[in-house]
Amino acid sequence: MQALLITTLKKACLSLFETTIENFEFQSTRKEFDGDITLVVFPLLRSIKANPVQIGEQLGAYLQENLEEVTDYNVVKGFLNIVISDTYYLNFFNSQKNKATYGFVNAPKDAPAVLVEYSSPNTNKPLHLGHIRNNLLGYSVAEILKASGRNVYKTQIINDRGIHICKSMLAWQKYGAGQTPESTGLKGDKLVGNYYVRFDKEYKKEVSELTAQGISEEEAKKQAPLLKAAQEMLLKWEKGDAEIVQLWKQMNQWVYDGFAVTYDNLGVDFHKNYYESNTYKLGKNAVEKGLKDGVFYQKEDGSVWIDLTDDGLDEKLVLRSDGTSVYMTQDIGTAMQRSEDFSVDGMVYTVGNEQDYHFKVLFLILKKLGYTWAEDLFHLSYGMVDLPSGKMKSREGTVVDADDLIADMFQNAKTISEELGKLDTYTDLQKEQVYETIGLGALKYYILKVDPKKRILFDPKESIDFQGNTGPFIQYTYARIQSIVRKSAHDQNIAITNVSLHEKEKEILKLLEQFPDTIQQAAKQYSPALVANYTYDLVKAYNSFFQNVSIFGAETPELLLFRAQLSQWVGNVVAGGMSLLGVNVPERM
RNA sequence: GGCUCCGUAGUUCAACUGGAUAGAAUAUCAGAUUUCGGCUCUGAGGGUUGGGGGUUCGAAUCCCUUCGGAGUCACCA
Repeated sequence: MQALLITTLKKACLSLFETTIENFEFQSTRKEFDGDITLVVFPLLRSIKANPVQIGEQLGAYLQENLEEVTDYNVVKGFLNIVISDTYYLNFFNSQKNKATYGFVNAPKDAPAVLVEYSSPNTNKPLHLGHIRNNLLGYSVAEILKASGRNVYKTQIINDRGIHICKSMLAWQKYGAGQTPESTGLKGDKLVGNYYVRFDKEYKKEVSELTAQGISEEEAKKQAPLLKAAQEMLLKWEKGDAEIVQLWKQMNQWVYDGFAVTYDNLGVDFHKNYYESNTYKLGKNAVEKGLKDGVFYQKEDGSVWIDLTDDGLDEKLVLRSDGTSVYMTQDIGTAMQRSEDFSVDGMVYTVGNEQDYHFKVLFLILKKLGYTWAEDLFHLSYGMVDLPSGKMKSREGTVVDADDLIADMFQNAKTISEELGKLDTYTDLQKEQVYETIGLGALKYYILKVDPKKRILFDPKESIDFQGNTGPFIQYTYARIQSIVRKSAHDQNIAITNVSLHEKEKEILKLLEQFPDTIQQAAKQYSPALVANYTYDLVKAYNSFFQNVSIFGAETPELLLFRAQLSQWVGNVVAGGMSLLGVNVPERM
């Protein structure tokens, strides 16, 4: 509708005021006023010198005269409220209702490609609640970008090297007695995580023994034999010691197998994995080249730096004096590698906000190195997840394990659903699937509906509420719509020509019209929250409609048909919106 | 201390990126129905957008200042 109004308004401004205006600002009309869409007149004052009310009146009259879709208008202060005819919405309804993926744009072959990185775990412990937020955000943003018409590749970088891995390996060697996932029945990542914890425990014991002997705590932390052994192991690993590398490979494989289960339960996937052990040396060439080109400079000790003080940042090290690479070096290399592998035009990094500064610097460096794709990099930064009980700390054991949480949500969904008892016709297996859908949906929706930048206070009990702005409530509405669709058994292909729209129906149609726009905007802002809130608004509008009019008590057959078709379309769009969040919707619940 | 982010009903979140009287949900309270105080429906109260100043037709949104919270300032990743 807006597009049509804009072209007409341009003509109006030309003929009435002899001015060319490109941008018009619209919003949907507030409930208390008459109208469907509102033009804000104030911004026009910059080009047209006149009273805003008069401008509104003139434009309104012009629109009504020249567009049959505009049946009426009124002006309040600087706001021109425009009334759109039922016919317009009915035509819109008939032309779009059968599009199964309404609002989704298929990427053309030459569409821009984006790479989305998320998850990026360490291989010494299982995934936790923080990873869950990361995974859900990354996955959802990837889906949204895809739906907006871009080619999308999903990836993770696995931090598989370093002293932390050696700690787990060492503890396994010393205390493991040859345990394997098979011999213990434990998930591989859990088993390895246990040895990481075990290391920390034994290490602390050693430190306190040393301090009891009169050695300062600071010194004891450095001197503890376990730590020295771990450092030694890291050196051996870097030299390629066969035995160590073999152990490293095996334990990492256990972890990957464990992660695979968690990712599968979460419903996320990747096109390609990058391993830090493969990429950590990659950036060095780029740095050396950049050094020649004068992007970087070298100090007497041989270390290489970049001076970003002109950009309001600090000086930053990019290569150690011994020539080895740091975090930044590696990220430069990885970025280059990826742009080659996928020939992408941009990348999205899903990483917590404690690394805001790192990415600011990284992006700046890549730009200075002259890569065209460096213009379209985005750090999808997100806040921490807190619990009602306080902050999560891995060492104090207050971390919420991802698998445990998923199992918990599943159990909660089961308990609540059984009380409602609406699945009596389902087999046990089907029921289990529905509980899983609800439990996971609750978790995903709860986390994705809030602005990524903000910290989340995660309350497992509240998230699974069946009322209000929650995943299960939306799923419930969807299931109810499916029940209506089944009962009405209507023909979707019959066009509706002669019904007068109920106020609530018009409201729904207006929302439906905005769905494609919402996807585009969400893609632009990398914001799953936008999609979540839109979907909830639609569900709310539908429920309100449902309470105000009786679908099966319609006066005419055509009205009944219309309401059934409308219900079905709303169901499709709700399912579409939820799929962008990675949330499944059940046929019954 | 420097820099970055956050601060909105009791609570969890919105507010179309500068637009109309800041909206939902939830909790609370009051009615209706229900002899179950639990389910459902109707309605109400609840706000100086942390405080103060500025910019303009117009500010939760932009600028300055101040308070509170978090993060970051490694030849760690």
